[in-house]
Amino acid sequence: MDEHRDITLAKKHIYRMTPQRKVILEEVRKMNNHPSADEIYEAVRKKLPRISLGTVYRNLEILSEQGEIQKLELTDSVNRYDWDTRKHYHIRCVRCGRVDNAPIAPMQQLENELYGATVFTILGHRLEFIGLCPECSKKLSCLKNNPPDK
Amino acid sequence: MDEHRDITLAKKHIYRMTPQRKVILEEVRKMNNHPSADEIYEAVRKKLPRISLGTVYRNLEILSEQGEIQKLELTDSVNRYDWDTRKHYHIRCVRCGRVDNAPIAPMQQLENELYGATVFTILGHRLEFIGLCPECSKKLSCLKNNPPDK
DNA sequence: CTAACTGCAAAAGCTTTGCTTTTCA
DNA sequence: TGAAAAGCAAAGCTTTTGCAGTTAG
Repeated sequence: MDEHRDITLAKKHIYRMTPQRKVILEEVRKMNNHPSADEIYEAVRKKLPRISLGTVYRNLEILSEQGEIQKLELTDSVNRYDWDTRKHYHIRCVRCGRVDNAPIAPMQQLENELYGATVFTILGHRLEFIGLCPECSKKLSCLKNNPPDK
Repeated sequence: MDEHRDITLAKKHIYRMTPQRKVILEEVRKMNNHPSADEIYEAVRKKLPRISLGTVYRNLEILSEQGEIQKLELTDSVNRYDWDTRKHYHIRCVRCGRVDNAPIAPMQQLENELYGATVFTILGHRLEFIGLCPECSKKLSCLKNNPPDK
């Protein structure tokens, strides 16, 4: 996607509401697990078996642009999407990739600390916590007690 | 890369110092611009024209593992590498991708705020500032004053 | 000697794009 | 009726991997 679109000219689109877009939005709104495009594709496919992955990508992009959903660009290899468009942070399991909301309020003031100290114009920040989900914690402590003979 | 390696078993390697590894490390240490693997490849190629990109990737991985360099996993499409292995944050230009250090001290205490409020075991956090570098700022303000006829 | 490493090329994984046809407004 | 969007397939980009030959220690 053209990441600079809104900054440069913001070509105005007249968006249409297609059945595909509608179902994609509905499905994302049902999912609390910060799904990837592929997971959304699989969910939507149950309703619209003929939809293509490309259409899902295009619509997720448009829906984020419209502010209907939020595209999460975490330090993961895949992008995830969130029905909750409010600013909030996330915590990601380093082992299985599970993403939860981080129970901590956004800190806009972090950006102020840079003011005057950098030549950049600050536009925002991203904060992501890394950790282990309970399931993976458990698995790892088992491993530690019974190391695979190697 | 196996992101879990250090967590699970950490198979012990006896690393060797090859000419390739040596040059890669030297080159990274010369670069202050948080280079991507490909940029490092291009720099190293001037010294070792026959080196392959795969070798560069493998060595960057090993060097990070050894703590000789730091792999930066920013919210970018490419990974970047840093000779400076100390904990520090970065600021990235949303338009051209330039990465600078962020003049702000690491805040370990952020993680404490989550303690007890999440089911995750916190291992760390990543903070990245998003902005516009001076060059891109300039270009954009020009654009605003002289919008491309469209 | 031999496990670590290299170069090369192919493959993998996620995302974007080109093209033709369909469809919403 | 015309721009937006869909479906399909191909391509793009970064990173990883398999393999056969090479090399550091």
